[in-house]
Amino acid sequence: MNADTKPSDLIDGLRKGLEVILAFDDSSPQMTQSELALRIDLSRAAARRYLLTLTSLGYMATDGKYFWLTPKVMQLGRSFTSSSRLPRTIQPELQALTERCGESTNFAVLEGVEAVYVCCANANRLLSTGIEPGTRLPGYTSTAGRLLASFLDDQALDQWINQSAPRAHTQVTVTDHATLKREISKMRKQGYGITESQFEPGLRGISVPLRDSANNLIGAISVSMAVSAMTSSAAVKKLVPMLNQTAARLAQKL
Amino acid sequence: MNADTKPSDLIDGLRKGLEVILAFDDSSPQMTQSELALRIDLSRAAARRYLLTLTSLGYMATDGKYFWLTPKVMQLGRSFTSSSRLPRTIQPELQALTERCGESTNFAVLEGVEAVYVCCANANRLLSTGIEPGTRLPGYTSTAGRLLASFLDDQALDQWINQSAPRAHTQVTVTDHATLKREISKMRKQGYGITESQFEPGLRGISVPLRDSANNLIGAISVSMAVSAMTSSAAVKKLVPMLNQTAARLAQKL
DNA sequence: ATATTTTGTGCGATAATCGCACATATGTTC
DNA sequence: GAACATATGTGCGATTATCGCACAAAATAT
Repeated sequence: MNADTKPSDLIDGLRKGLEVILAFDDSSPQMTQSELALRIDLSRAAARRYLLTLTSLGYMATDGKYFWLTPKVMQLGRSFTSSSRLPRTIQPELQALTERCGESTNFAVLEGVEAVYVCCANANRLLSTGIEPGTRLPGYTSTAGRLLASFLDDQALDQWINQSAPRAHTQVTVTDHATLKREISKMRKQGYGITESQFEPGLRGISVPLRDSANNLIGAISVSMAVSAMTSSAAVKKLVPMLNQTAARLAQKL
Repeated sequence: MNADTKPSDLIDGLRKGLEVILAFDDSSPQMTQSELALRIDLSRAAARRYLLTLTSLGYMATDGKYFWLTPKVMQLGRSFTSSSRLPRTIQPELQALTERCGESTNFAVLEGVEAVYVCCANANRLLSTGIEPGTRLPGYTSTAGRLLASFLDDQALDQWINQSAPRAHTQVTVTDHATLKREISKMRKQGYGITESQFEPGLRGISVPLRDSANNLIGAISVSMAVSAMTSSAAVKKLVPMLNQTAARLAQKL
């Protein structure tokens, strides 16, 4: 929560309501009012009111006891995609790239210490990246996140790494601050990033920066693939030029 | 708004806050607090509070005057996709189908008189469907919407058509109630639906029902394509079996 | 430099939202 | 089927969240 805003300028009913929506996930696809109250620390009466409000507005449905989200909540996420030129411009280019290279591609931005995936074009592969629009990953475990962090100045990068509090997600996740910093700095020098098995075993990410026509850094576009698909040097040789070509085409449109 | 719920059970701050998010779109990608107040009938002070709240929570950003949505709002839509087995099960099958048939595919459900697209696997085509997860179209202009409406009983279908208040989107949109009912009823009989240029000129949709293993109607899966790609009879011949095959595979998983 | 428009903010008022307690309904156990 | 436990519905009074206003300050337009 941004500490700058005065509490009297904040609408707590909205904050709680959004927290209710976010409380539903694959471990709790449906909840009773009592379960929700326990999960997000609301009174049962308050939980009931938020659930009834969301149901009344069409964002949830109920059988009288359990509540679950409806597809209408996707409308909220779509407010972002329909209000922003970026996803609408980038998505077709990523789909074309996915078709040319045969691997899943995506576009991510950095939000604090998290990499947020805004666009995805998934290839039909057995190994699924699990990345879809809206996905957020710890930036230090994401090639895109690291590449984008590489553009921070030295002090800001140190702070970013500290704030990330790196911990292992796989047996080879880099958690040592100095090693992480070195690997991130190397990405900036070479103009692209590559990581393997940092968030999920067997998954490789290759990223290049995406800039607009004024040369402002917009985010990163990436390929996500199985490490078994080809060696990392073959992957770099094949995919970095293709990513750069897509980035150049997009730079003219943005 | 559902009329069943008592006003005292509703949280108006949440309703207004969600309305604020939905106010941003491609015609208003960013707004000042005064513009928002005019757009959704809030006082300027209230508009300011909602914008500051959403900014504080990370869903919006500001340059001090204008406000715009951030990718974080996609998180809200993701609560639906991560809390529901349906999209996670259906999406990979649609991607495989898109790759096999070379056209965009999608999964839609009916919400009232609207068709809501929950999953999409878009092919790399010049003619883009513009359909993405969360898209809502008037059901009567959508092949999926019509096919799903065809399972309503006779009286409910009449009511559905009346509530839809059909109006022309293209030069050939069916708006006559009797004609629409006849075309919808035909879809049920033949077990699939096909329409052309009902919402957008030059776009053909072919849909089949999707059922779960208990034979409950879940929604419809569809191909969307350019009418110029092939004749409608060739499209039916090629695509209906492929859609039915995917529906059958999914029926075993759902 | 001036006029106009927009925004920031403190304030008192109102009503939205709160949590509680009790009645009712539902589910579980014997 | 009865007893018990758990969950839900609801009315209520209390609290405070949210309201809109008015004025000052800042930004923008001329």
